Amino acid sequence: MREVMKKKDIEVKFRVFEDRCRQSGLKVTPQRVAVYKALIGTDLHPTAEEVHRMVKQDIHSISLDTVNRTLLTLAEIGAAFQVEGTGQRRRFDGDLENHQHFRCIKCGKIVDFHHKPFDNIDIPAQLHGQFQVMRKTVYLEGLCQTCSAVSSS
Amino acid sequence: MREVMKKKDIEVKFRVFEDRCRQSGLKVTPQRVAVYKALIGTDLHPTAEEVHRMVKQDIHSISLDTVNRTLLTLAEIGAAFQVEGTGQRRRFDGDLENHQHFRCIKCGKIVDFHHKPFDNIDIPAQLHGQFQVMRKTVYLEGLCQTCSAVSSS
DNA sequence: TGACAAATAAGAGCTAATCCTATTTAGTAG
DNA sequence: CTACTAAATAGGATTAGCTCTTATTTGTCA
Ligand SMILES: [Mn+2]
Ligand SMILES: [Mn+2]
Ligand SMILES: [Zn+2]
Ligand SMILES: [Zn+2]
Repeated sequence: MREVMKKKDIEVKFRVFEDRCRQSGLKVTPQRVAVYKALIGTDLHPTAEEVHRMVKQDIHSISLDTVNRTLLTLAEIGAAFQVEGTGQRRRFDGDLENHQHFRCIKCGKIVDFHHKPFDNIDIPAQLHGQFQVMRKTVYLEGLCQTCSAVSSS
Repeated sequence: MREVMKKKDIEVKFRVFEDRCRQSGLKVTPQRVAVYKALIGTDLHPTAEEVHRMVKQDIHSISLDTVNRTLLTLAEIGAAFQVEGTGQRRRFDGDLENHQHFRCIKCGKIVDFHHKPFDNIDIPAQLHGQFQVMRKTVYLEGLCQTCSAVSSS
């Protein structure tokens, strides 16, 4: 899904991110940047704890609370989002490109895929005026190849 | 969304439910029936705690653990399911008819709607063989009318 | 009716997330 | 560059939503 990112792309991402922070009146702290960097550097849709583990390598003293808070803040300002699903721990995604998710109900793995027709499904007319739709998601659940093989054996 | 249910329909539902239990080797206990009854009697997509509160009116001594366990069991045997979303508390749905959900990100309300074209979206070819898709969901998020009015004022 | 596996109640335990508060820091004005 | 202030953070305490454990009860079936 995610191609290797060029240095230029990363620079652009960071400029966009800092703009977003300033626009929202948020300080650009090392912690915030580190969390953002960790999140856009993976497609594993990590939990707060997993992000915390990653970020600790850069900022040894960063607290889990800060990571949690920052991830929610990123979602608020539109620099990331929470992955939909029925799981128990919140999982985050820093990939703002149009894409969809498949989640394995056994191992919990979340896999990106992109099916263009899913990008702009039209909201049924009956909802217009009733709701202000801000996010549309097509979401698949089932068994991944590994788990499927195990359970059928 | 949900029409008033006729007595006959309810009888049928219960017969189907008991069949499902027997088929899965599950006992038909008063607790199990009460939880099921509470769940199909609402379209509010309640949490375990909310179901517990409802069921307590019938079975005063029922424990929250039993409700939790039962709701998960119902989902396992296909008599109910967990609602998709990014919220923190699990929410359940006893309506097995094809339908979709809108969730208000402010007040957490989950509203049913039904848009036929969403019922059988086709799985992209790239996923065939890779995943065993067991559930396909179209899920909308945003602000409900009430919350939208409040935040724009 | 009796035997037994399954289910339950009650409470302990666990863990993700949130709250609290003293300290630090980014942004800014002088 | 320096001083100020509101925002952010670290670390520990707390909360909340489950999940587990165990003794007791109860459907189910022979
Ligand atoms: Mn993704
Ligand atoms: Mn529903
Ligand atoms: Zn899997
Ligand atoms: Zn609302």
